[in-house]
Amino acid sequence: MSTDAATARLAFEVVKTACSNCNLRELCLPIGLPPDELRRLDELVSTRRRLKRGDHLYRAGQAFESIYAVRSGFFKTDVLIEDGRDQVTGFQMTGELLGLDGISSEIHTCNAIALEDSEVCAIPFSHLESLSRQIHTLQHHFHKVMSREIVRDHGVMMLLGTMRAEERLAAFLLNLSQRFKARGYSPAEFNLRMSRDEIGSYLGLKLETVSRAFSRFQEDGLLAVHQRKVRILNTAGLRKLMTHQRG
Amino acid sequence: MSTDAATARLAFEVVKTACSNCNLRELCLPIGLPPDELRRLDELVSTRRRLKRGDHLYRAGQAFESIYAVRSGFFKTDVLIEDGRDQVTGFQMTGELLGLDGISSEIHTCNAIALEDSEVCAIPFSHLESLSRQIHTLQHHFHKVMSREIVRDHGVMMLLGTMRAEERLAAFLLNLSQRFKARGYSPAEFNLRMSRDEIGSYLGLKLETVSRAFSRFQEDGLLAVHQRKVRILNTAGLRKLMTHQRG
DNA sequence: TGCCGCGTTTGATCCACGTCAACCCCGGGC
DNA sequence: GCCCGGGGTTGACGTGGATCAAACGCGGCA
Repeated sequence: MSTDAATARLAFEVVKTACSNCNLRELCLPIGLPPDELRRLDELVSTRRRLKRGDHLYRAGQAFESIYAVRSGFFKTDVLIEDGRDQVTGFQMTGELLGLDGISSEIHTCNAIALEDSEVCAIPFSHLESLSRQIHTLQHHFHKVMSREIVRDHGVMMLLGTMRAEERLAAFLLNLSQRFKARGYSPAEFNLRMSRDEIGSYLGLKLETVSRAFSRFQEDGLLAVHQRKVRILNTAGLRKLMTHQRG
Repeated sequence: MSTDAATARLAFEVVKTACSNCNLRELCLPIGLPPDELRRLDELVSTRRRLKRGDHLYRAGQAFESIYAVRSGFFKTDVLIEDGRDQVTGFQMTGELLGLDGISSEIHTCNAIALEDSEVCAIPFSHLESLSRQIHTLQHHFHKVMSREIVRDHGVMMLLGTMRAEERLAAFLLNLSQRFKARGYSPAEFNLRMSRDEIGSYLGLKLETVSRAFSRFQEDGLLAVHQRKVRILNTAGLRKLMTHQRG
């Protein structure tokens, strides 16, 4: 028999990598799986990976093998084209999946970068496919996750195509707020993990414009902003600004 | 024994709805499937549907049941929000899939409208899921198709977020050109199925701006345009315009 | 403690695209 | 043939956000 300490550490490791015990199971891939199927998911997550702020989880051009679930921390994804232009395509927080874009060509098409010290679960994709051939619920859920990503992208296209600067920022902040809320954090007060420049890149604006919009919101009493700390003072006002401006 | 005429008609109908005999099988879902698996796909397509120009294939808010493969014709999808704004999120041509956005919530999130008389194959989604649990290649291919849609959307986000009007139109035309080419049509000469307004909506521009960009391209000898008929005279020039402008 | 550097704010000016409006073109109906 | 209507083009003008530039504040480091 092994020592207590070794047993304890082993148990601890197992617990740590098991979906069935993960406190994100209501946010992440396993959402809604019955306990017996959930336990089968435990074999899915092969490795955890820790990243420091600024580290790349993967880079555009690398071979695609796994998708990643954010276990803690905060990420951005961005694409860049030859001529030097780049754009942030998304920000990912706890429980969200990274790497879905790599499935199509088996090569990652964007960069994923940690905006703070983070931890992810790597899910080998072939493994996920074979397990989802066995577990109907998992298969269906995975399809929903991919579809939700498409719907989200359509929302961003809408934002970029039809909204003006302040509407975009309002939409962005309300979206963040709601995602923090879903994770049990305050929807009204949070720290932005990204720079004005990164927000601007995501919203199709220059950093100066983002900064001005923040100032304007503050003047109008919608927000209290101190650097990256944001407090929403008037959610309804933001929502109205987002939807109701111009015909 | 039935009459020759009846037999012939029956055979004809079967041929018409079978993926294994469809001349789109290299573009559509069955791409790359070996013949024996391809034959199993024939049971997948339950119904064909014909649409006239202007008809809705589905509307935002309707229950999601099937995805659709364009068999012939041309579609647009658009989303609209309360305040009246709307945006075209995509144009779909032969062999492309419609309805993937509905999987996430089991409700269609956009409208799909035929831009010319068209025909689609309806693929009941639960059916597709069960078959793709049996046919690995199909499963994998379907995942690739969804992923490609995500990558495409990222491209559009890039376009909307970082490109100026003429760059956007150039990118749009080159994309159309390449898709026509992939279907065996001329990449240099084609008819636009959509109005200037619809192009503008897709590209995040007003119709006047689209029109002016067309005129400019014509002045510069890149294009010959007569109403909706477009002939590309200088592909390299368009490509250069798309990528190389501003730092 | 003071200096340095980077992210941010703020101001002044510019310009690409939106807006508004007139006109044209082409096809369909009478 | 004529008229009518909708899509498209073109022009004049306005404006939101980009660009350029300066200054600020905070954190890190000597």
